[in-house]
Amino acid sequence: MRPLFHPAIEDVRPEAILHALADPSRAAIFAKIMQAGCVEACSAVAAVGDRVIPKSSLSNHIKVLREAGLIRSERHGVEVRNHSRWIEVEARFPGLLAGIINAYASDVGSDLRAASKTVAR
Amino acid sequence: MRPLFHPAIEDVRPEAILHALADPSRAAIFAKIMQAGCVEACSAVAAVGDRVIPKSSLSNHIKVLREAGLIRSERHGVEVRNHSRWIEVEARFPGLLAGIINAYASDVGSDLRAASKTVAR
DNA sequence: CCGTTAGTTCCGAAGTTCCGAACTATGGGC
DNA sequence: GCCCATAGTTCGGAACTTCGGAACTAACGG
Repeated sequence: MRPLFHPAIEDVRPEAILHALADPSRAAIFAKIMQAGCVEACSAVAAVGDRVIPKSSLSNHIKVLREAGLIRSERHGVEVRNHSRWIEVEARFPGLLAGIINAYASDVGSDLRAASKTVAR
Repeated sequence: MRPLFHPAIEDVRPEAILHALADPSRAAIFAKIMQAGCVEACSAVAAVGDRVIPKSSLSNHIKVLREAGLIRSERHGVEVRNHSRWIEVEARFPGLLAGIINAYASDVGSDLRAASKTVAR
């Protein structure tokens, strides 16, 4: 199976990050991965709120997050483990992720309320 | 002519802001409007770097920024004056715009280097 | 091996974006 | 008042993106 592609941190583009996180499901998935430190399996993340994301869409969301440089995915046997590249991204674009996560968190009805606690301000 | 629609600040959604600014031309337009305080005419903003944006695309970009809640547009005779809603947006989503503008500014080759000076850190 | 679980790929339908051309609105000159 | 120029908007089609079901592949357990 083809190895998973990850951009080097210096190749990460702000527009890719914004595009990736402009989708609330994707932002929620990213927030979950971030909070967990290391979420085992994409499927651990398959539900956003009360809505279940179909496998193929989920696979695609994860790919978008990965190629934007937001997460790192490793195959572990039959599953893929995802963890956030928060520290690297924060070093490259200080305040960007915190601003975004907090914006979603302060937005009523969002699934990201919990994530904002992870983001020191 | 139909009046221009502006969302109330409490109706502004983070995903709309991210989507609007995920496009580098739109981010550059927003940055220009922000720096100028009040840019007269859309056309004052018609070139991004060395690339000229066609009128119809520009009109659309301005509309996206307006409906995301990032700018306010007023018709003044034959032209439209745009100014940024920075202060309102900053109050609602603290750190969001600064994070985004700085991310673009620190990205080599971006047209937003100048804008970051406007953003206190 | 075969079954099961986890994820990826394929592909068609639906939606979005881009931009040229045609249009509309406003103000200035005569 | 009428015409022109200027500034933006709308329309429409081609190109691109997104979504999700079905079929596929990969790895492990028995």
